[in-house]
Amino acid sequence: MEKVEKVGNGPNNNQLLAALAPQEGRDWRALLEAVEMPLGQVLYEPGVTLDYVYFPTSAIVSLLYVMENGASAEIAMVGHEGVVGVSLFMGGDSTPGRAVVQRAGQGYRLPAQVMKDEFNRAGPVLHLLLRYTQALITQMSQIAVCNRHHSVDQQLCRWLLQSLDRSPNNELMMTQELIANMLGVRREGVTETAVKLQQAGFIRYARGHISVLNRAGLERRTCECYGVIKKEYERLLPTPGKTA
Amino acid sequence: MEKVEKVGNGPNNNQLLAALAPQEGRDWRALLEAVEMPLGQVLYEPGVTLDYVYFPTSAIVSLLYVMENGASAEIAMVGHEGVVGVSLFMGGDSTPGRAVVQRAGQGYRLPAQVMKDEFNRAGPVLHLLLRYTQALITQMSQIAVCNRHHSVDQQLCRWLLQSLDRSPNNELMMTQELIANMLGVRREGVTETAVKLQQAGFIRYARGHISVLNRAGLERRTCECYGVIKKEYERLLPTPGKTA
DNA sequence: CATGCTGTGTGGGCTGGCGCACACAGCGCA
DNA sequence: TGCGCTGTGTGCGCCAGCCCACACAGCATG
Repeated sequence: MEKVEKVGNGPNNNQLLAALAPQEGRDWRALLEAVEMPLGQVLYEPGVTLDYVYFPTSAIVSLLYVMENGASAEIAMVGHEGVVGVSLFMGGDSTPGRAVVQRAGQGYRLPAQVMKDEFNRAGPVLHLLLRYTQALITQMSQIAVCNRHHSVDQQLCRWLLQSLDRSPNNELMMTQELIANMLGVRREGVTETAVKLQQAGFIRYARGHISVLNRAGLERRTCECYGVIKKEYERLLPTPGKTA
Repeated sequence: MEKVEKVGNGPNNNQLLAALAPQEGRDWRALLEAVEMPLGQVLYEPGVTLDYVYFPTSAIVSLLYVMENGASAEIAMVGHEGVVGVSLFMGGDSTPGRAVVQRAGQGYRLPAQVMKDEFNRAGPVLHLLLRYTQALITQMSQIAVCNRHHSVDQQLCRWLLQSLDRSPNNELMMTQELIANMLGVRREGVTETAVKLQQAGFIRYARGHISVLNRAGLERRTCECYGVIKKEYERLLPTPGKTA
């Protein structure tokens, strides 16, 4: 039984699953199914009832809202620290939002009914998932004010850092177009900031491939929002290793 | 035992309390304490553990985040349809946000431990509160994208409508300064839009006193966000009367 | 090696919202 | 009656970010 490794892909590489590992009783964990999560995969659509909840390990998922005119914005990011599909156990079964795989990778999924049943046993699973949900709420709230008050520069740095925290290495495979959709800004705006960051030597950029060279630089450049979110995740969730 | 009245102030004028009325078992409802909630009262501060949860009846509470530089933004509004202090039963005990009474009025409060105990019995109280929390999440998410994409005009209309839905009448006691803080915009921006709305005959404005004369007009002028939020509240929560 | 396609850099004009400054109108209070 | 405070109206310069248009550079594919 290997310990939690940063680059592994066992169930324990998802922090929620890892924290729930030493469970006795009926073994719902045996029903976890390893899945590939390709870039762009849609895990759920507005108003559609969820069939599974997803526990990413190396994948990253964006929760985003798409407006009538096609404009969109990410309201939260979920990686190996969390779970996609909280509306299932919250009782709504669906949300007006959408969940899209933003970084290809692996994860685990659990059938909706299994998740609900285990949640309703009102044990550690329920309490951990609720704490995670509160962390998610904090992320959404902070992103809401960030959208209101901070520059594209700051937000891009925040976004890169949040992605980095959920990645096994310093490489991100993302086109600027995609990033712009996540942030809800123009592609050109992302380009301009990316150029600045590259000139500053913080990142290297080449056709959809970003290498982060100077993480501290990004942290100096971003707004307080990144830190607030990170700190709240650390406060609310067990962190065997690092979180975000 | 009077039925739910729009302008009353019994516990049943809070929709959550009303929905939980026909409970047998130990009577936690007897521990509800009626409270006056004056304008500007701070129900909780960032990082401070909550002592009570609040169920507004005629009061309205804003959940807002204040940034280091003093800029602020409302991330959700809570009135007679909800409860202030979800972080308590979610397990975090505090949040990085702040809760401020935006419209003076009445409400009920329940000691933190009583709330937790009842929640942890994993009965209807838990399920209803979680559904409410999901509705709150939707509100936050939608406001996040609204902050990103919509004009001050649209957002002011949304805000007025949301406030109206939580008010016993068509009157709002709010200075433009206050509204600006809630929306996270300039006071002058609010003035400009308010003038337009007054010229259109939708509202009347006088030194901190707003009368809404044409609700449908506001609805035509606002963005889709208002409707999305309202619909989701109706879907997730029992609505004996009207909600928002 | 030509043809396209996708992704990135750049420039120009426009506008919503910001910051600042100030005028003025109600209203309480002496 | 006048003083002062709070709340509202308005004007002006500024700038971040928008929309549009286009140039060009990798890379794949035939």
